[in-house]
Amino acid sequence: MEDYPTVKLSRRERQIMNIVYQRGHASVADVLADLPDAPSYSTVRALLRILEEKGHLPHQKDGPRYIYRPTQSRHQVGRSALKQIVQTFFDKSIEKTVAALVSDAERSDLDRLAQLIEEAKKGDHKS
Amino acid sequence: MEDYPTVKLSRRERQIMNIVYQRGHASVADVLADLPDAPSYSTVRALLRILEEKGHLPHQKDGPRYIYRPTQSRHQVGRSALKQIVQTFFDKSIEKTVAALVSDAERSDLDRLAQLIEEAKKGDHKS
DNA sequence: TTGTGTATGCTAAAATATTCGCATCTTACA
DNA sequence: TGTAAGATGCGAATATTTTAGCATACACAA
Repeated sequence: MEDYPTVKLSRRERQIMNIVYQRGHASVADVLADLPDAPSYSTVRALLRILEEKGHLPHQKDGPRYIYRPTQSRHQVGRSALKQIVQTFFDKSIEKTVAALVSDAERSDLDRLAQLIEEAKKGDHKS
Repeated sequence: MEDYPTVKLSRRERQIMNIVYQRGHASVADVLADLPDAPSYSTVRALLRILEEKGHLPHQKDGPRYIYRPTQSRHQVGRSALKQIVQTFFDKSIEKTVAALVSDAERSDLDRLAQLIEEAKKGDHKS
């Protein structure tokens, strides 16, 4: 079976990576604030250190504190995660997946989506 | 932060749930076949037992063997997982998410997608 | 200067997850 | 029937994850 990037992360590590991806970058306090069933400050730091050691989340200094940013681009990881969802829950069908998304969409979304598809058709060189 | 269904599952448990969702239902042997870095048969059974105890994956007998099926519907869990992805990687934007999907689509997909959107527009009663 | 709030560095314990072996039970069929 | 192949039941060791405490550094205000 195909792997996907998060496959080697533990539950907490995955939660943290998700938080950081959602924010773009984060301090220890940021992560702590967003983490469900938040553990102690120490714990979060330990996890961030581990993620850094694994090469996923290097830090840089911002005054007195550390700011963590992912090494892999949000866009790339997002696409990969999306692919996994399509495969697991939607029979690898882009159409079924979009159908699920559309069922949550509002009218204004639909118009922009239609436009998006049209653009794609014009620029399509695959087939 | 919003949770999503897989948040309480361990790495292996999540892998197994994904496999079962992809297949619809599965025997021990099925799971073993699809599991990356496959452990022993015993191990897989132990994990399935745990998932069953947690209420995620009851079994039924099929001749001599157990067949496991998720309690939560594939569609439901898929939508939920998708939502999580949209939130984490695509700024909660359906449009950005579809754009990522479309970039992997072929021409035939695009035509059907356009149709899908049109249908949605017609049936839309939200706004 | 001295105390307070907020950081990180380091270490170790506790809780969970992951793994497998051995005994036993069915099913299929020679 | 009786035997091999393939399942499950049970129990426990091992590895990993998750957690937290205490010491220390630094900025800033009283």
